[in-house]
Amino acid sequence: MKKIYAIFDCDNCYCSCERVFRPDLNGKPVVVLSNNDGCVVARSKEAKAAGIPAGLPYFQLREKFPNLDVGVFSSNYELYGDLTARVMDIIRDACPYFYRYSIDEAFCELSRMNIKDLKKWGEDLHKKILQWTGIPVSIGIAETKTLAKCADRYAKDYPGYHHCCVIDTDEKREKALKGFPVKEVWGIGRRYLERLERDDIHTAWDFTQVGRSWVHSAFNIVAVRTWEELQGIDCIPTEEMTARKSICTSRSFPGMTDDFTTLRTHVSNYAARCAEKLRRQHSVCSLVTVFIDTNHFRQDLPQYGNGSSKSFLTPVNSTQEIVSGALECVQKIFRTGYKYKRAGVIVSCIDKESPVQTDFFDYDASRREKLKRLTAAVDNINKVNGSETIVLGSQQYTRKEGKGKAGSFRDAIKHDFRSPNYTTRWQDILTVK
DNA sequence: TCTGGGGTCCTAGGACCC
DNA sequence: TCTGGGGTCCTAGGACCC
Repeated sequence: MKKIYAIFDCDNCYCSCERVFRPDLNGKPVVVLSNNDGCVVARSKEAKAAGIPAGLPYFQLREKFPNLDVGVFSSNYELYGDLTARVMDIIRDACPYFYRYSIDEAFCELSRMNIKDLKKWGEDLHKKILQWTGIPVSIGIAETKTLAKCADRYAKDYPGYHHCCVIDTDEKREKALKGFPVKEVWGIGRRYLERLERDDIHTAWDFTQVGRSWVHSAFNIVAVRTWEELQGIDCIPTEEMTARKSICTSRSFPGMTDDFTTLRTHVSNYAARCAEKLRRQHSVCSLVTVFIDTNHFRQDLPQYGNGSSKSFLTPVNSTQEIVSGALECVQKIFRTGYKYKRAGVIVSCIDKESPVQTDFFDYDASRREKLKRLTAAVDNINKVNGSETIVLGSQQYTRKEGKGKAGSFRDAIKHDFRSPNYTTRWQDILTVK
């Protein structure tokens, strides 16, 4: 039986989330910035129309668009995570064959659902999601995921589709692909585009007209799958919701630092975040990697970057063990005389939490059991009272000025335009003006 | 002054083994 | 006279995605 896939994609996700609580910004350009208010990571339709490019550094936004009335927000992942979870719940409810692909996208498999009118089904669901959450989504429906992504593009760009576009015949497929730039195809990136353009391939349809072996020799097996999907051959597997195979937490700092204690504190915090993410997916890891880097944009300063790993014979997921492993690593690679801009922690070689494969020489099972109970208790306190209610000593930033308390992780990132966490923190709701 | 963060998969080449 | 060949594993780097 032929399959039918739908892709659901929140329109300009982060901007739409901010607008839910700021309806005064509807119809106006809105942008959301990366951590430290570094550069533009999301743009509303109006912001795109005004010519603001993706990835524009914030300071250049001010230089290049001095007179543009644009709503600017620091990223607020707590808010986006909560609102998109509500959107996903509605979609999952409408279709049980559901796979969440990213924070703002989900695939559904509709073939087994006996939907008579796919277009109406999609349009109705769009309306429901908008009404219940305030978030607009676009829906593309076709026989392969890649074609569904094309349909989704049409649904987004042309109001006539009423947010849902269906490609379900060969005629529609041909027409859609002939009007579709090949660079917009899911799976075709910048490097592939260069190669395609050399051979005068500009539309998705042009791409379908070359031979399979040409695609394989010019690129690789992944590109062949994309090529087949555009022909209507379903060949990109729907991955099960598997646990992540690696987890990374990294940040650029608001300024630069040459101070080991500060760097060490950053690394502690990132390692602690990795440990939390690991436990949330009920996993353990047996490798912790730390990397540090200077500022590549400052060619006038000496550059240095390095990484180091620590492996565990018995896989771990406690904050204590992961942090102490990470600190060993950073100790090894830190060099004085450099100004560091970025650091990160990666946990990998991930496995299911239980049963843990214990090391033959691991005599200290009772210690591990105690650590597990302690970690669970701390997680619970942080869940109830807000994250960072309890942290390790090494996660505390030292405050030089005054004799007050140590600074928190939150203070370490610049976000001057952060919206309140309207939906998840009552403290914030009370302070909404 | 200011330039993001977090993933996955594939491939080529080297090391190593028989 | 004249330096095999094939398999596997690992790793770094490159490509893509959101």
